[in-house]
Amino acid sequence: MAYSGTTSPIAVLLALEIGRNRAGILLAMGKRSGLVRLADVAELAGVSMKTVSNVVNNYPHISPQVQARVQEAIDQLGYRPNVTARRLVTGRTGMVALAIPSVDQPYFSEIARQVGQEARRHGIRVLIEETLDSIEAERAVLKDREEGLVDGIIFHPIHMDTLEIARLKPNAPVVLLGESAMPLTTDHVMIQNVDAAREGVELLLSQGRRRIVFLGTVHGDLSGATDFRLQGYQEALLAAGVPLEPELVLSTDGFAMENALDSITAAVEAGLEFDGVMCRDDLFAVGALKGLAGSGLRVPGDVAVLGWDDTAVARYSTPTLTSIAPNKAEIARVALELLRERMDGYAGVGRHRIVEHKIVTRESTL
Amino acid sequence: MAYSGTTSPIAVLLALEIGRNRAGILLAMGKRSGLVRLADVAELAGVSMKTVSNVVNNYPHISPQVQARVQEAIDQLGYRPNVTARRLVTGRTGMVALAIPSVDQPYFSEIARQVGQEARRHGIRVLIEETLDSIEAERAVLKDREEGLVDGIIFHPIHMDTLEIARLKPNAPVVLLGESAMPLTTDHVMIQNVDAAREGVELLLSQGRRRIVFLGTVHGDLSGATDFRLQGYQEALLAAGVPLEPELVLSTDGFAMENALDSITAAVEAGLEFDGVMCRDDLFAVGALKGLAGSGLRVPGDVAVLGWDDTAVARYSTPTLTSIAPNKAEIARVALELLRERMDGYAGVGRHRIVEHKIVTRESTL
DNA sequence: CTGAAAGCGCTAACAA
DNA sequence: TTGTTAGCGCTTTCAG
Repeated sequence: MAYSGTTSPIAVLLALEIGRNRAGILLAMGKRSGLVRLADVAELAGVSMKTVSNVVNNYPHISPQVQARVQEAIDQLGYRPNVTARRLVTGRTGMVALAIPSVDQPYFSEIARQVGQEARRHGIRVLIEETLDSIEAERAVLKDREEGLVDGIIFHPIHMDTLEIARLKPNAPVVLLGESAMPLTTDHVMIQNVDAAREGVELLLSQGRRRIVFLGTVHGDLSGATDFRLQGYQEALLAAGVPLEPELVLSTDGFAMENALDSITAAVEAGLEFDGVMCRDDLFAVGALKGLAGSGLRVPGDVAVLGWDDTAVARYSTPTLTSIAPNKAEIARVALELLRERMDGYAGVGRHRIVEHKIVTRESTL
Repeated sequence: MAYSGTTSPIAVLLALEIGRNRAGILLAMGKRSGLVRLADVAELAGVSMKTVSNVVNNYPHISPQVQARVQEAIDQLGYRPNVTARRLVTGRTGMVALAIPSVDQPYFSEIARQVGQEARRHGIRVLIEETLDSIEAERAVLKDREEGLVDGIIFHPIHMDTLEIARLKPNAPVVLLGESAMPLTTDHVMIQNVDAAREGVELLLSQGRRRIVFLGTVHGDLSGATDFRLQGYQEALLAAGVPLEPELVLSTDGFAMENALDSITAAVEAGLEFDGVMCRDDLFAVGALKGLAGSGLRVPGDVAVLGWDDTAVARYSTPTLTSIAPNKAEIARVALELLRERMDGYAGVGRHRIVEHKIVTRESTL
């Protein structure tokens, strides 16, 4: 029987046996079973830990033979690098937190999807943290965070304001989303809300609509988002010479679709006349659609309805919704870009980035 | 100036100064700034690391004085425990992975929300992993996982089948969700799909409907979910003495709402007559609603439509959708319960748990 | 290009 | 009740 090279038949048999029974060799090596370590691989391959580490991390300058021998040992033992140990020594977790009110609100679930996709591209994992309408949960995002959980935080606050966020000194880089808070010291990504609202109202005005409802301000909501949108609404009307009428600005008792439904229904019943509705988000727009249908008003025949966020529900609703569409993929991309720069050591002042938006026209404003 | 106890005025001044300037003391202690360690706290408090660790972890049997002194040092230095180091030594991460197709599909985002809520109750964090319609991504959930990333996995597969999952030997406990795969060796949580489908069809039958469409089988989808539901559909019809008609079982080209819309529209145009539609999920039901409206059929007047999953879109649609409602909170609770038992060492055979469901009646079947 | 040794920050035995 | 010591598994100097 002929064979070549340095591998003896006995070594081959041994290797086969090893391949067949990992637990066996580990036990034979005197290790507790169930965990293969770098040292185990090194021992089996007959090299140092450093060399195995080099192979695992694809370092250059490794001789092909050694590389192959180490890889074989890795495969035979079923070795998986332990991320925890690696993190402890490198000080990096490879994870970022995405703090949003809730994963099951359409806008946020779509943002989460985009951030996840963009992060994957950079080999980063995303830990979603839900703040669930609680200001305490929002504070916990920046304060008292355990050390070493994530390398950075993308945070869409709802309740915390600019000043409070500016005061806190989180121990990880932060990028802010949304319009609730925008301290000068922190990176921030948003769309031009004033412009977007103005353009939306201009669309309705261009269709000859003159009595346009803003739906709406939420009772108890102090965030900046509504202010910006209301300002754009106002600018568009004034520019068109349409007098502002405070009673056209409706308010609701909450952020749910049903709150918008109740609000618009009450307005119609109170005798308010209007031919357009600009909504703070798609859910409110769906509520408006339902309220109007319930009141016997046709959309877009009698009243045009404009949504905001261009979430999937804009396609699901009947009629489908025209909606202000922030470029969510771009929001995710820019946010992660800023965050990665911070994680890489950038320590300058806050960058405030504006991401483009457009209006997606569907049935509700035809 | 009078003072009592062992604290000298100088020490007080020092403490004030320390409180004012963390970086200062750390630098004075010869540490690189920016990271406060357990040892730093121990040094400042004049106790051992063990004692500080005890305080941090709320161990019993600590004298109040020591406890207070340590806490003071912790506050002054702004100490945060390093989770990575803790994980390395305890071997536990306190995290579980939730592997789902996508966070922005209504059913899964709602499941994610429930799992997150339940996990929080146990001090566990959830790492969401999106498999995005890729069987490779699904395999990666169980295979080649880095060691020590999570303590357990809740996995809702779509493409992997029972056998493939049974063959894989993941290095962390797993609980399976959904109907695609259910190996005997793995814990599993689902609702009684056959029963639910039967009850849904029975509801339609009870309204005098006799020609009930099943919408639908998805081209290329080999998962068990459709089979179960189709079986329940069949059972209900046979029990009512309604002959099965294969042409009433529609198929679609994909899982999106638009696919269902196209399918039902084509069926109507082809002259198919029916008075009820049982859908594989709420999105398909929304598609059916739109297709029927587009074809001039009224819901529920001409045709009743039944959704599945009872997601938020069932409330948003027009008309609102009657839907099969799995108890999602209970699914999350049971899944985490099984997983926690596994993480605590349980190593028996797979437990298969059935969670209750009901039918939530809304406008589409009135 | 590869090896040996130090140590990341913490907890867990074991002592005292 | 508190202190001491020895690692957890890995990467990273620094030698060779």
